[in-house]
Amino acid sequence: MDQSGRPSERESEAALPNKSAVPVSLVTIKAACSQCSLHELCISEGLGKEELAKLDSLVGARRKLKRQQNLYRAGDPFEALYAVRTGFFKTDVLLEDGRDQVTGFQMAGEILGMDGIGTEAHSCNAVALEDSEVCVIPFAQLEQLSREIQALQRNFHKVMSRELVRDQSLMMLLGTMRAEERLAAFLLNMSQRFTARGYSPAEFHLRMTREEIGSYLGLKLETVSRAFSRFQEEGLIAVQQKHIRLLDGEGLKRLLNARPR
Amino acid sequence: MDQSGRPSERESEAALPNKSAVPVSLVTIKAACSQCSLHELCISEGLGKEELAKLDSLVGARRKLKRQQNLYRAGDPFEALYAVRTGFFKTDVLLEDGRDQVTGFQMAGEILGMDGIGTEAHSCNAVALEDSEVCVIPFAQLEQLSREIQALQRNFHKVMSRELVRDQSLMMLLGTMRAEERLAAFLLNMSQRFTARGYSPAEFHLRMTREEIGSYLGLKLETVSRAFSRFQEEGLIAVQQKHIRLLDGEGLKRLLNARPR
DNA sequence: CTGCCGCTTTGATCCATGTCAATACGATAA
DNA sequence: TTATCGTATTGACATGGATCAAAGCGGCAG
Repeated sequence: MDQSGRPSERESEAALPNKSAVPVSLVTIKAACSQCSLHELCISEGLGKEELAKLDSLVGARRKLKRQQNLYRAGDPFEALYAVRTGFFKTDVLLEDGRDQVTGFQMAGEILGMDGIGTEAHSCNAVALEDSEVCVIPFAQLEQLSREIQALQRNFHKVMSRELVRDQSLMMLLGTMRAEERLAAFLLNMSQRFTARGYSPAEFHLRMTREEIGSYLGLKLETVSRAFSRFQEEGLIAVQQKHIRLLDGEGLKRLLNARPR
Repeated sequence: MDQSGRPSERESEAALPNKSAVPVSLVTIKAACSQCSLHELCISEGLGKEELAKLDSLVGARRKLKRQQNLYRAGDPFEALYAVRTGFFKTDVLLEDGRDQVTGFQMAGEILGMDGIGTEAHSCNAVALEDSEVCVIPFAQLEQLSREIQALQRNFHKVMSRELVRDQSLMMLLGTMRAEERLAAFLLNMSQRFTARGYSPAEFHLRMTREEIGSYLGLKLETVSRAFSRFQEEGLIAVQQKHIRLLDGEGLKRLLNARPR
């Protein structure tokens, strides 16, 4: 279904009316960090009451996106960061020759758009994998405010740094792990992130296709599918399409630490 | 020579006297951004005279490292960033099971240590690949000063963001490219970075071994060596050990853009 | 100069994953 | 209900890179 540059994605994109700079889905409901349940995951973490009020005034609007809609595209001018409120995103990079790769999946409380700061333009595409909502954080104002609020400055730096560390792990995965290790690492990571958000650690719904998982893990979709089947045979997980149950998390971890060869 | 966790590296490490927290090579010569020729590559880029003076007072000391010496290790408490003044570094991550991977090579003007901000501890090792010198930038003071100097804040954010984008490219490389494409990308990247520092774009000396290149590119050293040989046969480059001459940069670029299969 | 050691090159073989192809499944629309 | 379309599974086969092994090379210490 892929091969020639994701025709399906392009088509579904084209089918959506939102090609203009001002998306139809930009709603004016103000975000309110002070009210937000994602506190401890977001850049608002640990701020005092007064500081939260300031942050509220900065975080502009929320923006709603439908499944398959782009939050931004590679090349778009960079203006704001986005905090995922609800839903699920992927980021991907497209090479001139048509090859692309998913570089990350983002869920509630995670920040999107930091790739754009360095060049003032986004370097990847961000796409909603289900109907989603983000808080828009105008970057100039974030910098302004983080010059005033030390804790905010620190939070922001930490978020960026953790992203660097996350990238390191992904490099490690892509550079040294075999297919089944990669998938085990992926599942454990998903589980851990769902858990941190109060969902079941052992049962979840994947929002992405096998192809997207494969792209993220540097594998072909058939390899991902086979690894899922193998895990199921071995009683490590129960798979039913996108619904996953982890039956033996320890077993998955063991798979990771087993020296290759 | 690898397989069991880089014994050679460990040995050469052990041979060095510097295992203590205070390295023998910590010299007290003050760094001076205002005098530094790496301006346009470093976080001091674009600062005014007065601002540079403030930065000078912040940038603590320089620190000299001998070949194979660690600038920091995974787990070390994070206190400062380091700007490479002279020399050449690698960063690498070590998995519990002994596998490791080089996550980057750093040269003059590039910043090391940002991985530590998020957790207050470094997440990788930084090792000098030749005798080197860094400027020590105490992080708390950098944050302090970047609350005062907008341009410094902006520079720092840009440096971090560019690191994120660099990581994206590396993921792309590790996830989608074949061996020869990876090596071509690596050589072109080296050339470009040497060029930006005023060295010859077509002729340079690699400071790292084939094994380190392979680790960085997700390949085995034999594969790297074979790719070098192939490039030489095809007249793209001239290799003599670590000395590389690019004979046909365009040819290398073509290799990159050629769709695989 | 000689010998050693780390690094590199090259060859032969193996295997994990990619590729190609057929089929199955599940949701949605007609 | 049936047709359709995107997605997922499974099988057969091909292949790029890993692995194992053997020289070759160059620098450094004695």
